[in-house]
Amino acid sequence: MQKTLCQNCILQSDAAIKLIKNQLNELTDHCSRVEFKPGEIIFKENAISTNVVYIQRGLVKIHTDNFSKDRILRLTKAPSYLCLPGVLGDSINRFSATTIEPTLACFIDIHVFKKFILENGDFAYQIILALSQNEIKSFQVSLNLAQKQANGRVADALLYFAREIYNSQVFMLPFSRQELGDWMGISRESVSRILGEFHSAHIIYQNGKEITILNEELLEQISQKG
DNA sequence: CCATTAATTATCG
DNA sequence: CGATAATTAATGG
Repeated sequence: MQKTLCQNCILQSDAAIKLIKNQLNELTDHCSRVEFKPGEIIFKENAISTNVVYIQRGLVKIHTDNFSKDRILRLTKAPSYLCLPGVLGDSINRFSATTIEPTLACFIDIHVFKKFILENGDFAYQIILALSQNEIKSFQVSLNLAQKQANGRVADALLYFAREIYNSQVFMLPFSRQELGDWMGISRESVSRILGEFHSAHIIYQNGKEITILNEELLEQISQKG
């Protein structure tokens, strides 16, 4: 295991920055980091987890195939922590995590992590903050899915990639149409059809997985109207 | 309005 | 070239 690792990458995490020096050393001793290629599984649902996973760099999807179809619950962009709800509760992962871009992940021993929460209020506060934000986002996602129709959901997905992930009107979709459908809760055929319609209406330019947003304002309207 | 089915076409390895 | 993904059209809930 590499030493002095955690001190070096610490700036990326609001929570870890609150750790004091000897806690950082302890973190280094109980943490390993792993490179993932796109499409690799970080962990699977129903597995017992003894780690908290910290995503240092990359993009990950949280999904479940508990139902007959795969459902993508959310994407999470570095930096962020995974597994917290499971690991702090019954230690069983409720969901799977799979990378969709090259990802660097740190596996942190759960006992050390719990100790930090008990010892260090600033650290604990940062973790609670992150969990709270996640919960609010989950509510928003639920509401959107409940109220919007398919073209609104696809518009949402495109705006999400453009704004939250790539900060660009031009980007390569990291998803197949199937995955987009799994994410927004619609069929892959509908995704194809709606992207085709957006293309014809010159709202986007589409060439395979290459997407250019031509009329963000209109996309926004479609997203709002549902 | 959209899922499903089915048939066709494009793309990947 | 065979397998997989994407597109398109038709049908029905």
